[in-house]
Amino acid sequence: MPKVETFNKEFVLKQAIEVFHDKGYNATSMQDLVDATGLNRSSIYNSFDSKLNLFMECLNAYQAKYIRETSKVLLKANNPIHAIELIFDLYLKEIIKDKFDRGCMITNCKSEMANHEGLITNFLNMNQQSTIALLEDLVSKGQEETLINNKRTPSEYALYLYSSLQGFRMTGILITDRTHLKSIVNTVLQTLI
Amino acid sequence: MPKVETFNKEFVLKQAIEVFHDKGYNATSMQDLVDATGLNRSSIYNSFDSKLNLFMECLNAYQAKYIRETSKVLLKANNPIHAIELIFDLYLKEIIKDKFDRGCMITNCKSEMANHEGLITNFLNMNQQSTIALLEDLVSKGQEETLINNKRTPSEYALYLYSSLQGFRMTGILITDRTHLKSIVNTVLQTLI
DNA sequence: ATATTTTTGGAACGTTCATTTCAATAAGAT
DNA sequence: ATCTTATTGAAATGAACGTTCCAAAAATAT
Repeated sequence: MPKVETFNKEFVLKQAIEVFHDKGYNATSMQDLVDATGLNRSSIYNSFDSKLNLFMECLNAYQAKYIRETSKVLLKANNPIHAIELIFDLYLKEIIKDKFDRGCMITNCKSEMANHEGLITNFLNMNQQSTIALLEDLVSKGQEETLINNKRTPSEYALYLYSSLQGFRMTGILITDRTHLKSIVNTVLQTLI
Repeated sequence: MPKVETFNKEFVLKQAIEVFHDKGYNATSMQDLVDATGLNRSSIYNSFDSKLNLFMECLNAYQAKYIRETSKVLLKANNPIHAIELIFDLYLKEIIKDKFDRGCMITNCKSEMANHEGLITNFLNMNQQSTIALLEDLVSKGQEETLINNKRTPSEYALYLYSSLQGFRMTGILITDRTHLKSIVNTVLQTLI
C-alpha cells in the first residue's frame, strides 16, 4: 500500500512535550505546536485528532521516559534506601538541568487539569498508583533488610515519599540551588533511617 | 465629591477567587469572571485594569486569608512543634473541605505561571520567603525548647517543611482521605522529633 | 505507468478571547 | 438643583482560538 507516515513521531512528541511542559496545556496554542513540531496543522490533526489527545500522548511519552530512567537508576542501587535516594537524585538532576525551571510536567498537569478532564484525571490516578506501588515495594524491602525503620508501614512511608517527591518538584521551580535541594532529600531520607 | 464605589470589593474578589482557584488563570475567561462577580465587563476593567491585575489582587487576598488563619491557629499552639502541626492541620482541613479538590491556589499558580510573568514570579518568591521565615522561626524556637531535634539547622528544616507543605497540597488534589493525609503529616513531624 | 492512500499547504470555519468605547444612569457633594 | 465622578449596559474591536476542509503533492504497491 501507499505512502506511509513520513515524519518522525518520536521527534514530534519530543518537540510538543517541550512546549506543553513550558506553558502548560491551556496556554499552549495549536500554532505553538505547529511551530515547535514543524508539522502542518492538518498533519497534527491527522495524526493526533485533537489538542487534548496530543497532550495525552505527550504525557504518556513523558511518563515513559521517567519510567525508563527510573528503571536504569534502580539497577545501580546497592539497596532499597539507596534506590530511593537515587530516585530523588534523578529529579534533583532534572531540576538543575532545566534552564527554564518548569517543574515536573505531570505535577503541573495535575495542578492545572486534575478533576476537570476525565482522561487526564485517570492518567494522573494511574501514575500516582504506580509511583506509590514502586515506593511501597522499596520501603518494604528496606524494612526487611532493617535499613528502614519500622515506625510506619510501607504503605504509609510510600505515601509520604510520594508527597515529598511532589513537593520537591514544586520547590525546584523557584529554588534551584543544589545544596538546598540536596538538603531536602537528606531530610526526607533521615525520616526513614 | 460624587458617586463612590458601590459594589462590595471583598465579595467580588471572593467570587473571582473561586473561579481562578477552580480553573487556573489561563482557563478562566473574562466572561467567567463577569458571571461569577455579577459585575459588568466595564466595571471590572474600571476597577481592576486587566485580567492579570485582577488575578494578582485575588492572589493577594487569598494569601491574606491564609496569613490570618495561620495567625489565629498559632495562638492556639502550646509550643512550636504543635504550631507546625496546626499549620498542617489547617491545610488538611482545607483539603477535606474543598469539594472540588482544587489544591492550593498559590501552588497551582506557581505551577502554571512561575517564571513566565514577572509580577507573578515576584509574588511567589515573596510568598515563599515569608512562609520559610515563619517556619524557620518555629523550628528555631522548637530546638531551643528541645522539642525539635538538632539533626538539621532551622533553615534546613524550614525548607524541608515548606517543600512538604507543597507536596501535601499537591497530594490533596487526588487523595482526600483524612487518615491517609494525617499519616503524611505525622510522618513529616516524626522527622523533627 | 497507474492506482491508492497519506501527507501537505493554506485558507476558511465559527467561536471565543481580552479589551475598548461611549452614551446612559446613578449618586454623593456643593 | 447642579456639578462631578463612578458605575452600567451593550455593542464593537481585532486578534487568536481549536478545528475542518479540500485540492495538490508525494510515495508505495501493483
